Amino acid sequence: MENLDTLTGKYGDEGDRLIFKILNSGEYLKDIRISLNAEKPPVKPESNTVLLSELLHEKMLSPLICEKALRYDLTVPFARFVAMNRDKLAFPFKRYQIQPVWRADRPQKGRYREFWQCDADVVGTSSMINEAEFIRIYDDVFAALRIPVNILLNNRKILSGIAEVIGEPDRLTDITVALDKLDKIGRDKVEEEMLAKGVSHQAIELLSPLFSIKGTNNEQLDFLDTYLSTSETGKLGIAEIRQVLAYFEANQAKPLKQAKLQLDLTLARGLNYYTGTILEVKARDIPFGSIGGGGRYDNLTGIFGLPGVPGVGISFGADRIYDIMEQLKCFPEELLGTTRLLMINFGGNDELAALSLVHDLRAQGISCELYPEAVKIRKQFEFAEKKGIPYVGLFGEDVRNREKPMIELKHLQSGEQTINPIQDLHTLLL
RNA sequence: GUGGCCAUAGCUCAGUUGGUUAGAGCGCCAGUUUGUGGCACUGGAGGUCGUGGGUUCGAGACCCAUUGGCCACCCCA
Repeated sequence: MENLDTLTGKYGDEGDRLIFKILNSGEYLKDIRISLNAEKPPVKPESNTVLLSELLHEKMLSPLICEKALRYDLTVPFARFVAMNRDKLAFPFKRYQIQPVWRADRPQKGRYREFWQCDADVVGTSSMINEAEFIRIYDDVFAALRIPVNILLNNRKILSGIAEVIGEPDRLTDITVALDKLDKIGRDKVEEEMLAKGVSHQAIELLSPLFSIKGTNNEQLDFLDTYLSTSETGKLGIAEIRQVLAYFEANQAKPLKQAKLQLDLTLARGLNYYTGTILEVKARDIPFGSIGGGGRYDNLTGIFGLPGVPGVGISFGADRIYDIMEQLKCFPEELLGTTRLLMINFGGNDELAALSLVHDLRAQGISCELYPEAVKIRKQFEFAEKKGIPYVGLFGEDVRNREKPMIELKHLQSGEQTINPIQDLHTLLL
């Protein structure tokens, strides 16, 4: 996504017409004035004009001037796809998808207006095996990337159960959103926020055992068994979590490679469509937002006309993962430079000979390049030095026209320079 | 969406209560080395101080507006 004025005027009139222009988000009507005399624009801005927002509420105008929107995530468009193609898909249906999504947020560190998500989903099955498999995927991927992570696990049904048990079933969202901030702002502030949202003192009192809950995943679940014993929904949630954990406990021979799977009853997640399991991935010991999230949604395709198809999926936040990897210095130096050999360009016939050699070497799988201009040799060497190219090749008339064609090869790090037959290059450069 | 901070050379920044020709480091270019990099030394180019207005004898500095960026909250990947 670019600013509009970056793009306009560069592609001609036709191009300007074909550029998607994005309406400002927020109160974009706030300061827009229109003329009451449609024939002529007003001379002074204030005279004979009226605030557009006084004539038309934004909610009324938006549908008239705006019908397209940028993807907010990959899950909802996927649900639409599933609903549209229900007759062609074999259920349970799995897919992965890697694409950019957009949020009309103010960008800042770790927070982008446009970023890439990597999604994997399964629809058409309620089995907790899927949850277990997705947790494996998280573990495999972050182990491969060498990022230590905690996978936080919770269940919306448990959160619903909590709201029920404390007598505030209608304030589920307010309660969970506040609870989610427990580790950030502390218990007092959480209670304060709940009160402000209209949660009763009595309900907050009932909530208090949750604030001090500690222990292993199973100890927490044991506590919930009694705490939520009067909520059918809550008990269902506990059973689901137990089932997910059981797939790991019953398979001790294949433990998670490095991820820690932690039950976190304060995990809420903002997306409304989740109905069961919710997951969030955080880099361990690094204060940074989540780098992955997901959960179960039992009726997302329902809004597109295909009810009764449960699904579950996860997402990787590619840009944040990249940020973390830079912070942890996970990118190996040797990946930064790819070219093994830079051929010096002497111009004229020397250039043609070097270009031809470069093509031959590439055919042999040697990554090499010819400096594109016959500028000063010094400059070409500096270029190789800066790019970290280990070898420089000099293919002048004197060496290449020998009876057995030769090339001068300089190893920059050692400064050693030798004359070699060109057919030896592929072994020298390994 | 709410609040705070910032904008000066390609980059990172300095610039005193408003006062001559706006500086530094790095980078860039050239030379010491006309086919040899790193290191060093010498010299050079490069800025309408984000934009528009105002205050003033005088504005990079003060005031207003505007645009862009950063950060926190909210929320989230």
